Amino acid sequence: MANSATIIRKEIIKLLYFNKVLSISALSSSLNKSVPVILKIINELVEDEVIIETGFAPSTGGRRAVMYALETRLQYILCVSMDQFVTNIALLDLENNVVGEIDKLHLPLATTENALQILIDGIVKFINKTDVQKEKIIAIGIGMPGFIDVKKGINYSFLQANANINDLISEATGKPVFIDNDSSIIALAELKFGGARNKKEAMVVNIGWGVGLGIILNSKLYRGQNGFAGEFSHIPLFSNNKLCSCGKMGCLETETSLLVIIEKARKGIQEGRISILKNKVFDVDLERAFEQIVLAAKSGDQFALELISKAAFEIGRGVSILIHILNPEIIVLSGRGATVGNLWMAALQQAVAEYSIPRLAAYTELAISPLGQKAGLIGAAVLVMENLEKLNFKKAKSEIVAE
Amino acid sequence: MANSATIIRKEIIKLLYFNKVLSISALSSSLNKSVPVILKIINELVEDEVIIETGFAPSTGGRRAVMYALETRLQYILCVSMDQFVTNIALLDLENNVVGEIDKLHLPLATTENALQILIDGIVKFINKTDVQKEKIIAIGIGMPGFIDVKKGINYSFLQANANINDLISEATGKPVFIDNDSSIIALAELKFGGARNKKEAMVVNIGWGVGLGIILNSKLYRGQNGFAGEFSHIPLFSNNKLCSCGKMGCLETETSLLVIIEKARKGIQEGRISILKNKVFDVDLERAFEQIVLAAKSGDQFALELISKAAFEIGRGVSILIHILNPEIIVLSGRGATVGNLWMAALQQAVAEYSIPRLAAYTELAISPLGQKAGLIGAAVLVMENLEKLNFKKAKSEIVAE
DNA sequence: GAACACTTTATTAATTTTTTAAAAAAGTTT
DNA sequence: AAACTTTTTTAAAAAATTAATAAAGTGTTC
Repeated sequence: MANSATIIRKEIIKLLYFNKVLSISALSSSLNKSVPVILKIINELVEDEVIIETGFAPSTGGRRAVMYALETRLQYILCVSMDQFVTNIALLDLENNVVGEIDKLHLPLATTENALQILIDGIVKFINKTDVQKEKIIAIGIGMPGFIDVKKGINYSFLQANANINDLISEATGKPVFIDNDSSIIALAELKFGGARNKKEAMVVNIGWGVGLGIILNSKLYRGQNGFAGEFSHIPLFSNNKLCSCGKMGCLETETSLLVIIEKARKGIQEGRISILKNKVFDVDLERAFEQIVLAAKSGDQFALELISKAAFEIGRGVSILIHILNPEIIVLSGRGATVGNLWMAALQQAVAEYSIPRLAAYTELAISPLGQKAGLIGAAVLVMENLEKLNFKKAKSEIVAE
Repeated sequence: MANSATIIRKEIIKLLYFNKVLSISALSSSLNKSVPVILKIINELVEDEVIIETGFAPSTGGRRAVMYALETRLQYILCVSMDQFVTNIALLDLENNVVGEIDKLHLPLATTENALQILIDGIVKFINKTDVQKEKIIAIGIGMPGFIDVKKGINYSFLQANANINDLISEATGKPVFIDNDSSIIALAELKFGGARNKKEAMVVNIGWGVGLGIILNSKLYRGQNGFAGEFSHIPLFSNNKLCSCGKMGCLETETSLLVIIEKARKGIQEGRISILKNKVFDVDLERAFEQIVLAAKSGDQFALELISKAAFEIGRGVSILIHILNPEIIVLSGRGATVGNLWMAALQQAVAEYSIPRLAAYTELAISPLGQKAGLIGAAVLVMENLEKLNFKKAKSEIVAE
């Protein structure tokens, strides 16, 4: 039953997840509910061992507040972070710590026939292998590339199935499943735990095999009419006559993605560019290839630096469009590419300065994700916690059961 | 005092303004309040003569509901719609009917030293002239071009003043004043009474002397961090090396605004293009000049058609960026240019088709504003009604007093 | 360095508000 | 005419807020 107390209870759990520790009066003002109401529910939650007292807050000039936190080791979230080539599976506790090992699946989505089945098998195997009791896993969150209809559970780009993806995975695992676009999920992670924390309007650029965008507006993930918002990769920005994978010409992606950088590196070397990349092989492992370019750039290799700077500059042009249209507080660089964000920053700033009205650009901060590679996993956990109202948190004492 | 009943009272007034007539149970479900709560406040409002019964709703299989509407002739809103050259002042009742005459001021903002004083004088003169009792005017809403900080009451682009614009006008008139960017205001009008009615996500393109954009997200006007969102005019889209008024190169505005079209017409004729525009004079009255181009296009003049189509196509490229980033339900063409929207439509559709991923574009409708020139005035009224909570609606019997 | 004034939080009691439930009123459909 | 709908009104029950009080600190003054 979705009565008021149940709703508030879940909102309290959410707030504690996102804020670690909170006092009753802080919860009261966050939720716009009176102290007695919160008090009553907090007492129930302590009784049920879902939350614990963690001591007192430092005094602000009066009686010190008792602080509460989630009993983090009582429940876990299975997080799956996919990109076009690699899929990571991990178990996170409610403090976003990875529990046990991360499983890495090589799963090229575009070329693997039965990708969905492989994914399901991987998840099932992971659950069977983990030391954590199966019942303690409350749900599964998955971030994946592609056009995703969250409500219908369909990925129009990859993982073709003739049924709801969520349902299929849910049936195989017995857990509730939530999926969303990888860039959206990274934006969620940045919003709640990363560079966009406490920001109302933020653009999270996911520099990966494509260039994704997660849009935060009004402190919430913005999805658009069909959940397709943030298709940054394919805005028409160039007159380069390069055919994009989407079938159009001149998309942002044709000049900026990591795949393009690797391709340009290969071509440049073929054409005799001087670079320490010369003797490296780029065909086999794309993850490896990008690492090598980053390594070269870090060690000052001009060619590698040029490749990255050029891509960053063009992304900057795209970013200045975002600044003009949405007037955000911050742009956060995240995703695989941003793990070496400082390599991108200078050229990006330069492009923003060149292509933006100063009054606008002055108010928008540029930042690099503090989450690094973990953003995808944390985002998957956030996705689950955002959907807490759809889960059925039972009494507790390790008895959190999801239906 | 902002107690609950007062808030609900104002929300009911708002809903009746936006929806004309509503029943108690409709209000109950819209506001998520129980029927007895609404009933009580409705009875007070009828008692105070702020609203009236308008009869019964058609039966839906049971007892017919009593419908209520605002007593529209009891209060009026002074609406001011400005563009870079022309300012319109009018009085609107609560059904958005223009009461009396519309005052038209020729007020070129960029070149008039004391523009703000002229505006204030114009408003004061209008109030003194009108037949409606001064006390019945509850507030003034103004839409104006420029970078506007709504909270601080500053227009960074025009109407320079060393004080809060709202306060200055308010002091001169004794009325509360609300200002906002012209494109934002047009979007408000479209959202509540025009092409974006009942839409969650809509982009309202204001085709005027520049190309403005009002963004509707989640059925609300989106303003961004500083209220500068929607700077569509100046996104970097061309490599045309044309210097824009903003100081940058290649802005959308350099190829698409009505001013550019007029300029191109003049140039083309000078260069000997064959057109019925040949003998027209374009220097004096810009409103007139655009009208002539429209007239020529309507009568099939190839040159005029080409000018408009080209601009529309480039706007379409900008629009497809909006579609990719924000995945809206609808794009509404509004503003001065859209009064002949069908002239733009074909080329715009073509550009959207060419530059957008089909799956995305398929979900976004393109439409022309049904409001025409009135959008600016209606938007100003909507702005006032959206800020109703800041007004002090007293008991009534023609005694609505604003503080 | 204790007493007093002042803050902030926690708990309980009283009041107010809101919702739910019940019943009446007004229609429609079979 | 009976059975069913939907709205309106009134009464009863539930919930939430406000207010009052207690508890636990900080800071200031003499």
